[in-house]
Parts: sequence; structure tokens; C-alpha cells
Amino acid sequence: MADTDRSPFTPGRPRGPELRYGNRPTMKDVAARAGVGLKTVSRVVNSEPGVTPDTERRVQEAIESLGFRRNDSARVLRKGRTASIGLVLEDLADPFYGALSRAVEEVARAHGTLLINGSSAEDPDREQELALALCARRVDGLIVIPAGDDHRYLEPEIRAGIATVFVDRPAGRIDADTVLSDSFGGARAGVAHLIAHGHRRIGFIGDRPRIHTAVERLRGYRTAMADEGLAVSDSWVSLGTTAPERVRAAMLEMLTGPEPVTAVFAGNNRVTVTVVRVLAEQPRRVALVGFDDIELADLLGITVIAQDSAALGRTAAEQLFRRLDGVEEKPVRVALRTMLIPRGSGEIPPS
Amino acid sequence: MADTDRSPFTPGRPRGPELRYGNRPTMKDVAARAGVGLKTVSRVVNSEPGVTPDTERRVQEAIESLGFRRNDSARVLRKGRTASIGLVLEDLADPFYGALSRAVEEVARAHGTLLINGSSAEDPDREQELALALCARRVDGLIVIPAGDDHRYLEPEIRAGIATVFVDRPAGRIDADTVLSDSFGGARAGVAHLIAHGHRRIGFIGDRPRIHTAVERLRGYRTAMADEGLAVSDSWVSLGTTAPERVRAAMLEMLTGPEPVTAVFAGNNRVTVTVVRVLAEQPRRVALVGFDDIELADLLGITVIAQDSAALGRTAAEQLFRRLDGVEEKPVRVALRTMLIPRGSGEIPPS
DNA sequence: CATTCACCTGACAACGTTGTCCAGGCTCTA
DNA sequence: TAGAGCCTGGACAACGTTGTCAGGTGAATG
Repeated sequence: MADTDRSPFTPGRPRGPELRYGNRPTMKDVAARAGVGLKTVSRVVNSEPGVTPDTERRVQEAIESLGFRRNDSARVLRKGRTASIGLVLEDLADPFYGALSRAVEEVARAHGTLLINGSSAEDPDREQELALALCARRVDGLIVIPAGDDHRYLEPEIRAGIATVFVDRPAGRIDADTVLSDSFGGARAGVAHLIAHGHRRIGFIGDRPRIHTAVERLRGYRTAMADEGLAVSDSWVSLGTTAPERVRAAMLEMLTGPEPVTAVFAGNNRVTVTVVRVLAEQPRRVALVGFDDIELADLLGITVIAQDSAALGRTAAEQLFRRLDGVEEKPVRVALRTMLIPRGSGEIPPS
Repeated sequence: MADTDRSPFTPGRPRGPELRYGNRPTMKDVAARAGVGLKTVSRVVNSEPGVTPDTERRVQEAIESLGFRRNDSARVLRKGRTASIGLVLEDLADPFYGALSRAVEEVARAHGTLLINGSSAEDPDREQELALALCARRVDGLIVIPAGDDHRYLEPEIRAGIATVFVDRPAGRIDADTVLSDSFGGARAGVAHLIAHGHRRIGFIGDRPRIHTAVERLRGYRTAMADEGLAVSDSWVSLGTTAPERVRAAMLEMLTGPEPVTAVFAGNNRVTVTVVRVLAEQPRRVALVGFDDIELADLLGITVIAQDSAALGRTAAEQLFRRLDGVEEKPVRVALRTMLIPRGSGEIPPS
């Protein structure tokens, strides 16, 4: 036989996982060290009244010397509130969403709440996976920038009390609080601006038709054209991914087709960026108005329909906390104004 | 007396909080509904082997009909691992950090881990508050973009087993894994580039001297100048916040001082943006190289020292997971290369 | 037919915290 | 000096989950 019993497998005592948080001290350890009861430590940690200054000092010392930090998981389990909210967005690397997320974070912070955000990468399945993961963590509330168009999967969660606000795009097939920019009005104003500068053949390049804002902006485009009695050729309209190659191809086609456009309306910031690049290579000057403002657009002279992403985030977060504070009302739907900022590219005359 | 006893206050039965997650069903409820034991539900939820297909189906039905979702807080408490990591950065609205965060998120996702990130807003106290809050949530690991220069407050946490990696800037007063860009080498190369194009009076505008990268880039600047035997006038160097007003003032002073500069090196993306704006207003053409690439910089012809923020994030995250997988080695220090991208502004001759 | 064995299933404790309740010591008043 | 009332501190259960272990059933084997 090998050697003596090195693994004292005591059947009566169930063993936990190998390493628990690297064996961090618990309140029990602190209590033992300070020579007080468990609950007294809890009181000190939570600044509850009813502890003598002397006792408090002893406990504090024990906390310091052991490097104790309260385990919030246990706290959450007991208290039923996590003091955290979730944000599901499309892509944190997109400055538009970065600013939105940051605004939400600030509101959350003001409410003593932690923000957890994740990127859906425009994939509806991933959106769902992420949203449900956040629900499993029992976030108190959820802000969602939809990638998909069916959010019935959230119904049990909402019924179970997870406050939910949709932002930038409306929820699909459920009724919920929503905060949007006025995509329709913004696009309509932008296209009207181009028409006012003499354009008759105007192109539109937008995001995929599954995306609500893309559809709304297209509707704004069509309405503005119809307002002035202008016909729209199919070859002037392109909806699809915002991948540079596709946008580039669409743009080139509009420029070289049988009825070449003299102006373009770009459906969002990514489209605008690519369009600007393509137009820069063209000998002919083509007018451009883009949805969303872009950094340095002032220097490049790009006329845009600006939406305030920070305001979107802030408004959504405030509505969420209103719900968390117990306000009961029918789902609200807020639309934020957009602003046309003329910088040159939208004022180029037809050629 | 008012009315009959409407509030059956049963002293023997301690009552929990008013509403717990809006009274969500638990495994116990599912078990009761499906007519099975608690542990069997747990097995089904975790796809553990050893459950008859028939039993599994019954449990699944109960889960569906009750809208059950596992409470991850309880799970974490029991298992000791949260399957989440924390990222403390400066400002999510800055595209540089947005891209970095996104890269970390992708790596985390590949490891089945959730990312929680928060902005320190360049405030050391807030950085600490945030990092410790994440530790209290028992994240498995932590990635920190330092705002402060003293991270000894993390020592107990690291000892307790929270893997920690610093990125973009080194840790202060503790020894830990670090992933940086080669700020010194990048700045040196950028300034050398300007010198090679004939400039002798070159300005430097950087971030606050508390920021390590700012200091390193300044050192690169000074070294490049010294390499060519060029003296540096104090009036050419400005370190401070990246607030547009300050940068603007500094830039104007360099342009109008007794020894006006013919070129500038901008210490980071925010500085570059402001400098570009100021230079656009000047009659004289002034050369510019900026640290960090910027969207649309190609169209504006801005020469930059590009660092790959996504690679920074990815590398840091991979190192973190290496630690979480139990790799024990001395703290590593990785420096990623930077790349000079000439686009015009850096090739303007002195005037 | 008895026995072994594999496989399923469920009872129970434990994770670390907080809410409830009670005990004991103290002060203050009659 | 006794009684009432207040303040501090601690024992204990419970939050919802998972690891351990034992019981129970049915099939396969001798």
C-alpha cells in the first residue's frame, strides 16, 4: 500500500468548492477577531445605529487587519435588491452608444446603482441571451437597445418585476416604456433641407430594414420627397448592413446610374463616414446630409441631423428609476427632438 | 376599535423584505409544480446527467409555465465564482476606451464570462470606489485603466485571489500584470518624423503629469529632440487637462510666443482634436502629429501614431484569463508597438 | 430465485449576509 | 432599593442555490 491516509476524507463533513474567493474572511471571522457577535459586525459594516464607539472601533480594526470586504452576493440574496441595472446595446465601440452608455452610468451612479452593459453586436439571439443573463443576475432594471424585433421573451421577467425601458428603438410585440429620437422628423427635415437647396434626385442609404430607426428615416425621406411632389426612383434607395463595402457599392451605383443623384441622405453615423470617404474620391461635388453627429464633422463641413445620445440615455435611465421608485403608469413613449446642423455639405447646390 | 385583525402579525414567523424580486418562483416552486425533488430541478437547470427524459420534460414544463429563471446571486454564493470580470476605465464615451472595452468583452464572452465596466472619470477616488465595489461583487478578475497613481488599496483584494491586470497605464506602487502601448517609442518616432521633415521648433501638448502615458510621451519627445541635438524651450511644452479651452490656450501661446513653433506633437486623441480645430483657424500652415488614431483622420489628412486599443484590451483580457486559469508567474509587462501613419499633416514643411 | 449493480432521485447542509427577537446591563425615578 | 425603561449585543432563521450522500427501483447476472 502506498502511504498513510493523506486525504482525510471525513464523510460526515461535506466539503465545499476547492477555493472560495481565495478564502476571504467573512463577517464571522471579523466577529471572532474583534470578540463580538456576528450581527454587531453587520451593524458596523452597514453603519446601523446601536453600537458603542468603542465596539465599533474594535470591529473596524478587525476589518482592516483581515482585509475583510462584504460579500455582495450574499447581501443581494438576503435583501432581494441588487442595486444594479443592465444595459443591452449594440456596440460599445460605436461612439454613439458609448456616449449613451456613459449617460446612463451617470444617472445610475446618482442612484447608488451599478451599471452592467453588454453588446449584442446587432444579433437578436445575442441580445436575448444577454438580457436574460442580466435578469438571472437579478438586475433591478433593464435598458435595452433592441437588435431584434420580438421581445416577448422578456414578458416573464417584466411580470416578475424587472423594470424595463427601451431606448433608441421601440420594443417588438410588447408594450413598454420607450425613449426614441424623432427619426422620422429628423430625416424629413434633412431631406427637405436638400430639396430647399435645389436638389431633385436625392439618394438614401440606410441600415437594415429590420431596424426600426432605419425604416422611420426612410419614411421621413419618402415623405419629404412626396411633400414636394418629387418621385423616388428605386435605384436611389438602399437599405442593408452598414458594412463599408456595401455602403460604398450602393453609393457608387447611385452616382453612376441612369439617373445619378446630386445629393445623398445617410441613415446613420457609420453610413455617413463611408459616404464621406466615397464622395471625397469623386470629381463631382455631391451634397450630403447625415443622421447622427460625428466627431470632427465640423472640420469636414458635414451637415448633419444631430441627435443627443447622452440625452437619450439620461432620459431612459430616469424613466427606469421612476419605475423603480414605484411609479405606476401606462407605458410612456418619449421622442426627443433632433437638430439640423448646417456645415456645408448639405448646402452644396446640384451639379 | 377599528376593525378585525387585518394584519396577521405572526411573531413566530420572521418576515423577509416586502417584495423579493417581485416574488419570483424558485427551484422549490418548480419542484413542487413538477412533483419532483429540489435537486432534480437543479440538475435539469444545469444540464447535469442522470435525469430521465420524462422527468426532465416535466421539469421543463414547470419552468416554462412559472417563468422560472435561476437566481445567479444564490448560485454565486454557493459556487464561489461569479463568472464575471470588472473593467475600470476612464470614460466609456471616449472611442479609444469604447473599443478597448469592446475587445475585453469579446474575450470575456468567449470564456463564458460577463463584463461589468465603470468609468472613473479620471478621478482616483472614483476609480478606487468603483474597483472596490466590483471586488465586493466578487468579480473573478479585474482590469484597471488607472486614474490614480497608488493602487495599494487593491493589495488585500489581490491577495484574496482577485486576478488583476492593468492596461494602458501601469499600476502605482504595486507589482502587477501590465499591458501598455509603447508611448515613449511612439512619441519619439513621431517627433523624429517631424524633425526629419525639417522642423526645429516643435511643441508638445500632453495630458496631466499624473498620467503615466503623458509623462512617457513627453520623455519620447524630449529624447527625439535630444537625439538631434535640438534644445527645447519651456514655452513649447504644455502638460495639463485635455479640456479644449486649456489645449486651445496652450496651442495659441506656442504659435504666437517669441519662438513660435512650426510643428506640434499632440499627446492623445482629445488633444489632437482640439489642436486640429485651432490650426484650421490659422493662416500659417503648422505641422501636426498626434498620438492615437481618430475616426476620419484619413480624410482630414492627420498624421498619427496609432495604437491599437482593441489589441490592448484583448491582450489584457487574455492575460487575465491566463491568471484565472491558474497560471502562476511573475507579473508580466507587455508593451505593444505603435505605428506611424503619415497622412499629410506630419509632412508639412516648416514655414 | 437471490444478488449485484447501475442508475435515478431526493433529503440535507452549507455558502455569507441581514431581519427578528430576546437577554442582560445600565440608568433613572419613585 | 426596587421597578421601569432604554440601550447594546448576540442567537437564530432565512434568502435560493449546489455538493454530498443515501435510499430506492429495475435490470442483469450467477
